[in-house]
Amino acid sequence: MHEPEGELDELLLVRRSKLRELREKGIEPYGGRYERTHSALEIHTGFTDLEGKEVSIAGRLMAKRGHGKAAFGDLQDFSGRIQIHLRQDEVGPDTYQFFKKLDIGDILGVRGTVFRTKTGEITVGVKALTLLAKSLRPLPEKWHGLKDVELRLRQRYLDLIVNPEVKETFVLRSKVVRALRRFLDDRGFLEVETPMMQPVAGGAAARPFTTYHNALDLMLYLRIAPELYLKRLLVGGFEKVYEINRNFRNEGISTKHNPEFTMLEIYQAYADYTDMMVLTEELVSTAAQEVLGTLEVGYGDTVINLRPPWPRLSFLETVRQRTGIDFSQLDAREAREAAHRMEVEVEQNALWGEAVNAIFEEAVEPALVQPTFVLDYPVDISPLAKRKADDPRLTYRFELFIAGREIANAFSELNDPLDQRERFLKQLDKQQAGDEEAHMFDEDFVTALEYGMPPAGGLGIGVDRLVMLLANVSSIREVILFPLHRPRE
RNA sequence: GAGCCACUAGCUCAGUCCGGCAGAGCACCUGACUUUUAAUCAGGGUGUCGCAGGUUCGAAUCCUGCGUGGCUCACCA
Repeated sequence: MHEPEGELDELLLVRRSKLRELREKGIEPYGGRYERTHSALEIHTGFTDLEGKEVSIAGRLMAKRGHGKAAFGDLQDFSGRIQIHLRQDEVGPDTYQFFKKLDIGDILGVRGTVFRTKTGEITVGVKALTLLAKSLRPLPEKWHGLKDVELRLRQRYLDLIVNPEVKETFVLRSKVVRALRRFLDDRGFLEVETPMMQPVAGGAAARPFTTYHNALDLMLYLRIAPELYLKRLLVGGFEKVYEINRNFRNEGISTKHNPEFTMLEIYQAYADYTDMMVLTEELVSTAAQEVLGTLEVGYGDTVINLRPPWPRLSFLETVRQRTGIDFSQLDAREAREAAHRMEVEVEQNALWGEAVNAIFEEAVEPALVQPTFVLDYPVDISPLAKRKADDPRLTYRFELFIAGREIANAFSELNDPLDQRERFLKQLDKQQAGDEEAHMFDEDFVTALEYGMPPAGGLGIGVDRLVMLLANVSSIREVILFPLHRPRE
């Protein structure tokens, strides 16, 4: 035993002594396979057919109410809760005493007859009880549940046991992901898996995690994005691909950021960013309709209407409307000065696009509550997007904002290898100027482009943030089962 | 990284302003109770008051430092 019993809390000692008593009586407290015929929910919904019939159920004992020679309990399985009822004159004194000794938290198998009590509660009248797992620790309080955020994360299993809405959120997450996959599969997109460990961490501006492969004596990065590998697949002849998987970014933790998060990236050859806009509208609205059954989504105090089409605003135009400044008429220095006058912080040597973007994020983003596409981002902040034909300072790139938050990012992919090389070189300049988040130069990717990549539209959707929206929660922690936290001690 | 706030029983929380025996509910233990459902009734408090110092006759309470977490801001796709 790991810990000397002398140091255990009395509550824990009591349960361990019950465990010993059970073993002394020849009862194994940790059972094996148990044949179930129904879930708690199935008994509730199928009561009219099941009344008077025998069922087998299993779950965790969540409440006990003794009444002398009869007793009630609540059994909780994944589907919900069902009441059980025992009478000593029906199960006999041994089983009845056995039940009285059970603890809240124990996992039981129950065989019995479905009936309705005189107060109307659908109940299983117990004929036989099987202990499947003895619980040695008390559960959190039955009425208030587990509230302490730190404990909820450190012991998510307790959170899931006692806070039903938490379980609901993660079921919803699973349904959202399933809806996304089904939508894409139905349209002929192929799900692929590209490296999590990459010699060059490309596809985004972020600080990567590093790791090391012994046999190859090789430093590797955990990927910050799958983008450059998915585009290699376009070069290789895959025409419609997607990947739903984790990205890792070595950055701060907040209500909107977790170091590992889930990204959906989609690439479609011979398409462009206008196709990606339609795809985004259909993807998000289909997922919402399938999972929630509605396109009107309550989020905080507001109702978000996801019915397409969504407004498309030009990046520079939204900035002009909010600030009265037409940045297309300014150069980089003037743009930085404008930012400075608005008390928006920008780097001393910020590029034109970086300065405008700083203002955009400050003045425009939070106001984009209903779904809105913002189009044509500056090339300075879009090193992988195709340059606009009619304005070389801009790219065919859009972002989707909902509830003031970026949900999707997409572009007509840059497939000009020479332009791509120059963009990487610019990023290299930034890196040398001390920007730890500048894109890395990926020579092999440029080589791939040199063989020819078909024109393509690419789309990235932050799955966690999409789930946050549909689940109406304000923290990314509420949609990640085990978010990163500092371990104890 | 900065500011504010929190940390007291297994859980949810009072008590801290204004220093004076460590509290409640749930859970748990003992007993009663054959249709309850936050069951009820009678009895029982189970504790490193986050940690370490300091002030004081006396600190959960005041002061300092630290730790962990939350929120906001900053940073960041």
